[in-house]
Amino acid sequence: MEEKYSFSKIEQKWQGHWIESKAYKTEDSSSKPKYYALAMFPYPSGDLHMGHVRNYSIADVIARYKRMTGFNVLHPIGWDSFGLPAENAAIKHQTPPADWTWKNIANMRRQLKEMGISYDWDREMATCHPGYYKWTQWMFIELFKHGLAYKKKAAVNWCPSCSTVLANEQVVDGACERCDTVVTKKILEQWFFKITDYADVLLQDLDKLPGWPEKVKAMQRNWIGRSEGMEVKLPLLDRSGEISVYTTRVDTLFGVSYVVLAPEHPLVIELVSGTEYEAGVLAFIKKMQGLNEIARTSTDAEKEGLFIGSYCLNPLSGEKVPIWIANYVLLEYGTGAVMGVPAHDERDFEFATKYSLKIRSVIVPAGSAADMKDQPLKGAYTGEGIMVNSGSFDGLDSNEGLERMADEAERRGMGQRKVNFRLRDWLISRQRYWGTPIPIVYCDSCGTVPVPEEQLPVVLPADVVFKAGENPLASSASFTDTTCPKCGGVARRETDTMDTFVCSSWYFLRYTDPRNTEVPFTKTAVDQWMNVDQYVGGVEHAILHLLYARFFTKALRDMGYVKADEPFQNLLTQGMVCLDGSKMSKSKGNIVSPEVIIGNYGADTARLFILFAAPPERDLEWSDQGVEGCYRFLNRVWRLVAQYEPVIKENLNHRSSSTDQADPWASLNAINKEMRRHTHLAIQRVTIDIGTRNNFNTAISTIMEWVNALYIYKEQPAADAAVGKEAVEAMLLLLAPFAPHITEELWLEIGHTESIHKQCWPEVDKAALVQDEVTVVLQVNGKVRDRITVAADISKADLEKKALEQPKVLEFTEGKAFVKIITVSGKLVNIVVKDAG
RNA sequence: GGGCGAGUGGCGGAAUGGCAGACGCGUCGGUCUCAAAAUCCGAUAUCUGUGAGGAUGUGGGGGUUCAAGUCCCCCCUCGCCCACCA
Repeated sequence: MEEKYSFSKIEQKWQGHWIESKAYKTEDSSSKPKYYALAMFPYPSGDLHMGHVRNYSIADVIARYKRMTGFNVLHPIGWDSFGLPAENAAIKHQTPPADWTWKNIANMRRQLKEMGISYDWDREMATCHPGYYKWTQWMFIELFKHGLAYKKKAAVNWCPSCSTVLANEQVVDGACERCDTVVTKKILEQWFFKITDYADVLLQDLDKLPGWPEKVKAMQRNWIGRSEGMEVKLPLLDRSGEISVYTTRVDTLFGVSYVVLAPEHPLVIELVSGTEYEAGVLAFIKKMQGLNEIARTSTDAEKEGLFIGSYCLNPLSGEKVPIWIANYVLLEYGTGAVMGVPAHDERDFEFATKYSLKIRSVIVPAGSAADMKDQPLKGAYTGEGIMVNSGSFDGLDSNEGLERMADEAERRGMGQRKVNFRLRDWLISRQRYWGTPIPIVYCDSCGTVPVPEEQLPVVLPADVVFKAGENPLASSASFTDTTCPKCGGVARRETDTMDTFVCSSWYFLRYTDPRNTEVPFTKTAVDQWMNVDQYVGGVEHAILHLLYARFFTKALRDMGYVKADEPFQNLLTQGMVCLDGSKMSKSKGNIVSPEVIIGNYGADTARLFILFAAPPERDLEWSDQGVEGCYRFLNRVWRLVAQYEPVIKENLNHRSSSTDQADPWASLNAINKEMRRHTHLAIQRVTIDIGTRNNFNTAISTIMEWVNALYIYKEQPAADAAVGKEAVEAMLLLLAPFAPHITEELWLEIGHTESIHKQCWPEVDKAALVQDEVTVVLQVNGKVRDRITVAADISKADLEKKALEQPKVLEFTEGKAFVKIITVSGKLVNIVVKDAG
């Protein structure tokens, strides 16, 4: 065995061998229980970054651990390979997006292989491959057939820089999440997925996911934004018709002093046309439309509004209510109209104060002075309380008043209870080339016709022209001109492609049956493997991808294609990899290249460091010196095993084969017993850290401590060969998921013939954990004053007696009055005293 | 404004309510060497003391408990998410 740890030679050797022998191929049929370990698949940007290294190292440790503990593991990889960067590269370098993408995939595949991740490479797939996107198109048509995909004209988010529309989820602070350009509104006819049909169940079923971080669930709840309230109808004065408003506080109905419509509300034009208000209102609307999303919706924006000359009636009080329009009311939410209750809503208060509108209290805090109801307010009171100025409802608790008013309004046909969601339907059309073509044909006589399954995939044409600001597919006549699948007449294809998030909403299902050309996946395969037992990825996908994937799974379940109703049983959201306190990023220039680290120290060191430096959910600060520390540790492991090699080879069959002996370890002396105890404690800790806590950092530190102990142990004259062999072998097995190459090499060097990764995870020998003597801490009034070593089975009384005899204890108890004594067996004695007198 | 996290040595971080700071980094000292690197060994929270020791200490303040980094209440700071959603 070589004295030096030649990581490069070892890693190349084993990576080649694992690939050739298909060492990590998933067994199709197995008597073992299944385990599906999945890391979020990467976008093929060209190079692996440290975030990838962290993501895939975490998932790989879990996959390898599960294999060793007897599971049939599915651990696949693929490429989320449609998307804008490929198209931008096409415009810039005049290379087809496909060429750029496949080149990047090849490079990143090589880099992944250099990390020694245990993927089943036979299941590799890419969303830009026709064999994959055929089924994305099939999904679209299934959703279309079930009324979950539809086209509508709507004001949509438009990114002028990307020349495409965006989903609400892709607009962050009014700007495009990809390029930060301020988004504008455009009225366009676009395809949507009806995710709102699933709003309630997507919300409720979050409770079925105890294995998800609370944070992510809270973000999804927040995003779905369920709100219980009521639509109230206010009849128009002196003309037919009514205004419907949405409110969560009907109990404040008597406090209404005006009604506000969104400027774009259709009723506005109707009410002002031909009146003296028309010109002013139209000018106001024009001004609002000229503002971008940020200026319109920011909380800091000054409230602005205009009386439009009409009135409506408060249905309960009968009062005359002026109708306004204002910038702070959103057309898309609720009914696009709200009732203004300045006394009990901060926005309304601000607005009413600015325009000198009436402010009337209708709720006062319980227990407040009786004349409170007529006092001028300094600000809105938004809490609950006692109802006042509210006719027959006066004196009621506002919660009860709310229910009674809602009942009465419903009884008298003035409104009805309503649940609203913040979640909007998912806009999936993109005016871009490098995506899955929407499989729809437009025919003058048959209208909108889905492409029949046997004609899928609708393949992306190669003869397109890439020009900034234009939809490339529209430039390809060979693509757009087609015949109607229904009547055979002249027809044109839809030229938009799908949002790439559609591709990633079902890829985890395809992995279960990735080469099937007849169906997206068989029911047998998908039901055998789903759900994903452990999903690993960045928290930036908490809303978009994870919500869409849940929606797809539920829709497919309802259509009968899958049994699972949630895709991801357990979710681990890893933290960012930072350098100098901020996330590594190309634009900031604070990047450490995985390839350089692997070149200098090897993949095992890179994996070990990234798992050791922080717990997985937390952000990780990169440290070159920390990497060296891990490299030193692996060298230490190498030398330790090298020194043990002859001993282990000599004793390969010693002890473990002597099954005739009742307890082969019975005659060990104290030092050897202690080493065995350390070994089995380490096995216990590492097993819990990987298996139930996902605390890889503490698992590694446990192994480090243990290696330190082994170094000391091996110098002991009384060291036992079998104890050393047991420890070294177990240590290699426990380290194997983290550092697969070095452990494989050492395992075979010490005389084994089968891969370490095919071995069983070591088991804890409970008997080895038992101690003859224990150290007990002695406290006086909770402060540690001494420690004593006693027999492990000492009685409570004997222990307390002994504790009270210790000189250090006496020093602190002398002359004090004894209060009580607390004993935690095997651990601690606390003597409580107080000053005498 | 609402929601969710987090705050522990010089640094990354450990601690089922029971010895705070494991493990790693860094630093200092030693071993080895002609020398350096590597290796190996030791020290390393703060104050105080020559020393054994003593006191203090997990963002701040209160509380529960024999015992609190950990549980409860209030506050401060930072991070993330949502936000004129009626």
